[in-house]
Amino acid sequence: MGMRIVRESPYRVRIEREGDMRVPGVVFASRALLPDPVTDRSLLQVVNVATLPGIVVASFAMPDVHWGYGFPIGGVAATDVDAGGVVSPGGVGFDISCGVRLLAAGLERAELSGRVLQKLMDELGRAVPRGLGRRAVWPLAGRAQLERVLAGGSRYAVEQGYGTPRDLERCEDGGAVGGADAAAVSARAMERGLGQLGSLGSGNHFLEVQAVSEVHDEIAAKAFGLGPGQICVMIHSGSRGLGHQICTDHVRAMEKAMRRHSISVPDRQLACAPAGSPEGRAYLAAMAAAANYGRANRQLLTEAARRAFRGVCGTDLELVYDVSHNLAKIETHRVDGTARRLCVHRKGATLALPPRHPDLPEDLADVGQPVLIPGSMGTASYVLAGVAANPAFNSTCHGAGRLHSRHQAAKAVSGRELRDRLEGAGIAVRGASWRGLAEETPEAYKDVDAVVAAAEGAGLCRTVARLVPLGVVKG
DNA sequence: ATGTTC
Repeated sequence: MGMRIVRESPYRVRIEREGDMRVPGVVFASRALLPDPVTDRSLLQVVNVATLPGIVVASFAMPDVHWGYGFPIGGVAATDVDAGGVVSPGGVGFDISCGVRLLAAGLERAELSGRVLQKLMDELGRAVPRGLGRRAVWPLAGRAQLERVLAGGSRYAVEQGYGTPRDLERCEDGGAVGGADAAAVSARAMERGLGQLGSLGSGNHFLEVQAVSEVHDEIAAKAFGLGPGQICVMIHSGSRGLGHQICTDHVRAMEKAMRRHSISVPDRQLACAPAGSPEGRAYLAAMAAAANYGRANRQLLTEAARRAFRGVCGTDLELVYDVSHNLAKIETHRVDGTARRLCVHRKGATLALPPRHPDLPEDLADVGQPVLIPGSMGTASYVLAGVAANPAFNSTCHGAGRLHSRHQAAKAVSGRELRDRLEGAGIAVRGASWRGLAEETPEAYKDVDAVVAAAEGAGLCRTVARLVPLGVVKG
């Protein structure tokens, strides 16, 4: 595979356009973080995405890029909707609207004794349904109520008493994506969604109690409601079986429709359809529904965490922000000096709105959007902020990025061993399965500090605060 | 990520 890679700056390389590529590839990575094009398939995936109909500017990869289904995880691709640009379910991923929310407690690290932390973790462990299966904080009454969740997201959850109107001001899209249509969601996806609302899931999903260890930008941190030593809760979860089923259903439908649209792709996992075609619109409507399910899910998990904090510590949790890192959005951007309507796919890439962006709440206009970066288990997490002149359609990294497969990880360490190591380091662990724990060993991930430094160095965002884990409830 | 294989 002879791709030509040119380093343009310490945190940016270009993959030269050749063959069927419509645009070049651009990878934001230091030398150390750049995947090996020979042993790692993720740069080949960046090249494959560059062939998609309607793609503009470049096929981008964030510093935490790794191999995924069709598109790389850590990929950003924008297509011109009014020029036949496509939408691809593989460009969003199976866990539609997977994302992160951060809550700030009215409590400092010094005020949380080891004994109280253990009690809090026990309570959170009880209150947070997790792992594979069908348990939920909110068992829905039936299909009609699920349809209201799919249309209203966190907004509907708050209307039903799960949270406060203030929460919605700190949610991307005000807590609900427009254009959701339950008619585009299969009966099977609906069935899977009925019993899982308010559950963490498995894999890299978690709920952590964290403390702010470093403040890099005092003004932005203050605007976000964060200070040194502050106790926080970070929730990383998505749209569970419902989002997964929607992805499966629409990949299948697009595979069938591609020939009719005269589209051919180098990898069948890149199945896609013009964003304006019936198949493209159906996917976008179902994707929006799954996005709203994912947001409502994190809203429900928030309420579970709030109950635990009130019960054990007598303190409340204020929402800092909720942002997705697996989503496609129709956005307007200037391309070659002209405003274009683009379908921006972010898969393992986080929206990072700059200061003054109209979608920001008023009180964050001066500092930009909070960007929440979950680290691997036992390592730091970050709060970043969006910056002006982002070169990748207002996107940045989404996490540490996997380095080794789940299988490799589980071979390297046992779950019990890992739990003991984390507990020994003062991190309380409430897991779901030993195998799941082992698969998430931090050795299987890139260095989140290096990923964030690269993202900042590449001009994708700026660092606001670093957080360290005190306790983890693991899916 | 995922009722971890339609």
